[in-house]
Amino acid sequence: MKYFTNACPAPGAGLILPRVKKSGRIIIPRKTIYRLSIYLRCLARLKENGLDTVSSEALAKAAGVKPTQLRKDLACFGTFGTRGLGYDVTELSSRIADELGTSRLQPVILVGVGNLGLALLSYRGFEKEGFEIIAAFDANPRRPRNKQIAQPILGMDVMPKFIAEHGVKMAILSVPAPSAQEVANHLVECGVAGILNFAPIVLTVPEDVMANNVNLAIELENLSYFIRE
Amino acid sequence: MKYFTNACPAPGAGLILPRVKKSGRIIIPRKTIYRLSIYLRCLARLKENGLDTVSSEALAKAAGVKPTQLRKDLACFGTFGTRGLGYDVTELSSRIADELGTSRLQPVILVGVGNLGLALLSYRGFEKEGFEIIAAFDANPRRPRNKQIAQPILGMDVMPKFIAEHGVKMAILSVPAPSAQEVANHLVECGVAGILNFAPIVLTVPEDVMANNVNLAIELENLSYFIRE
DNA sequence: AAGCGTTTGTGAAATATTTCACAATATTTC
DNA sequence: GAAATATTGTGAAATATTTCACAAACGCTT
Ligand SMILES: NC(=O)c1ccc[n+]([C@@H]2O[C@H](COP(=O)([O-])OP(=O)(O)OC[C@H]3O[C@@H](n4cnc5c(N)ncnc54)[C@H](O)[C@@H]3O)[C@@H](O)[C@H]2O)c1
Ligand SMILES: NC(=O)c1ccc[n+]([C@@H]2O[C@H](COP(=O)([O-])OP(=O)(O)OC[C@H]3O[C@@H](n4cnc5c(N)ncnc54)[C@H](O)[C@@H]3O)[C@@H](O)[C@H]2O)c1
Repeated sequence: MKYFTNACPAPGAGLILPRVKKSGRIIIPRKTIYRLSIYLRCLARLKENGLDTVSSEALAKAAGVKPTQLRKDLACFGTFGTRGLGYDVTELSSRIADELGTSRLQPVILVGVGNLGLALLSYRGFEKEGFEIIAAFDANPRRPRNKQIAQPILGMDVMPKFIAEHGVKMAILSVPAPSAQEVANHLVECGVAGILNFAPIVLTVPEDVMANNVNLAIELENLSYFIRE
Repeated sequence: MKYFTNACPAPGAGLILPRVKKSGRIIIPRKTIYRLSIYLRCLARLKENGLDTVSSEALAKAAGVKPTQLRKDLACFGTFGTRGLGYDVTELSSRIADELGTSRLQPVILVGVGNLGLALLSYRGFEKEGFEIIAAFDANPRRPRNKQIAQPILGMDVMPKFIAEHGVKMAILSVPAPSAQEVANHLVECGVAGILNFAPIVLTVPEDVMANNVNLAIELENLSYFIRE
């Protein structure tokens, strides 16, 4: 059977508003940003396997895109390949990480320590991707039994101070849908600029704040369309 | 402060391969499919508020898109508005649900009952979106203490029989990354045609199978790009 | 039942993204 | 060190998506 990569490498993000950042630099399309994240993960795997250099063809294949697309994506923010040879794996990784802003560990907080929030809190996979959930907040903060959670679980009252003191710019929002907009507003007031939202509603945030929604029901629904003959 | 909807309504899906389904019908772009899911949720909210009809302008605003885009999206699979009046909320909902294949409750299984899998299993929000997780499977099946889980948690050996008997077509995959591809292959052999994958790898599946990836690290990374000035 | 105000549906234009094609430039081989 | 080989970077073409602009169609009012 012929196998090929028939998947959306970055799933949740089904619908992308055409908002891009212009900051002196060239504008990078939103879809390119997502692909850069994928390239970064492929490069990490290559590095683990001891590869020093990689061609656009090989990397593109690993990422499930065409080589020209990869090169166009990279062209958005520089030229760092060697013709005839390819790209230096380490250098390309670090340039992409710089561009994405993940070259240093980012502090993240989580709000809403319920079923989902607890699973995310205890997940040890974010650190090696450049993120660390440094604290969690809940309207009703309780330490769960039978769980080793490294982070403090705090009340909402201390959140503003904590965000200010730790320079937190990103938050994961896993509160029930009816509270989500209210909590999001609060986060924004405290200075959070990026929110990863799991509540099944469309958040409204100011222009200079970015909210990404992960809506699992929509992902399932999307699948259900494509599986019908 | 001027607030507006600065969010990706369907998050995880950052990168969308241009694969579309042609089945006699008109081809519907993948992005349109995602938006249809959003429209469906907005319509549900309108119905709760007692609205009978809605104009493309009002619905588009709720969904965070332009009215012309909404109308173009709907035009992909029919014409059911009334000029001068708008759309019948109930009728439009049911036509979209038909198109997406969620007009009947879909049985879904979950594989990998760990931290994340358990949170998903105990989540009661999927039913009203048209999905029901009817069983879970794990290489090491254990009933969790302190948790009411309605679904059976079964061993991998009984999975093929279960899938065949219940006509399962969709699966949620929440096993560790190193096992994900192997389990996915197994699911495909059993007849599963749609996989929602949480493991941070790009799955390779046959052409007639769809895999959507939810990669939270990529979502965070995406945010981290946009929050830098 | 005719006129008015609305709102849809859609071809055409505008915009964005992807792919192509190839010159430019490096490495490797002999 | 020159020729052969490989691979990048990029303008231009192709494709896809979004937006515009407006005719057509409906409900409502009188
Ligand atoms: N659990 C899942 O698998 C799952 C799947 C998809 C979507 N979601 C969504 O994720 C969100 C969380 O789901 P969950 O199952 O963890 O819910 P949950 O009810 O288990 O947990 C919600 C937590 O948020 C806290 N909370 C409520 N209001 C708050 C407020 N105003 N400020 C701070 N904290 C508050 C509660 O105390 C609770 O601990 C929901 O919006 C849900 O729809 C969950
Ligand atoms: N927990 C999170 O918050 C989180 C966040 C992002 C991504 N993820 C990803 O989701 C996946 C699950 O995460 P988790 O934290 O729940 O992991 P986990 O280790 O808690 O659970 C994994 C479960 O899968 C089972 N399993 C392992 N191999 C299997 C196999 N071959 N067949 C069947 N079952 C098998 C294990 O018995 C275990 O119960 C991982 O790929 C992880 O990277 C998790």
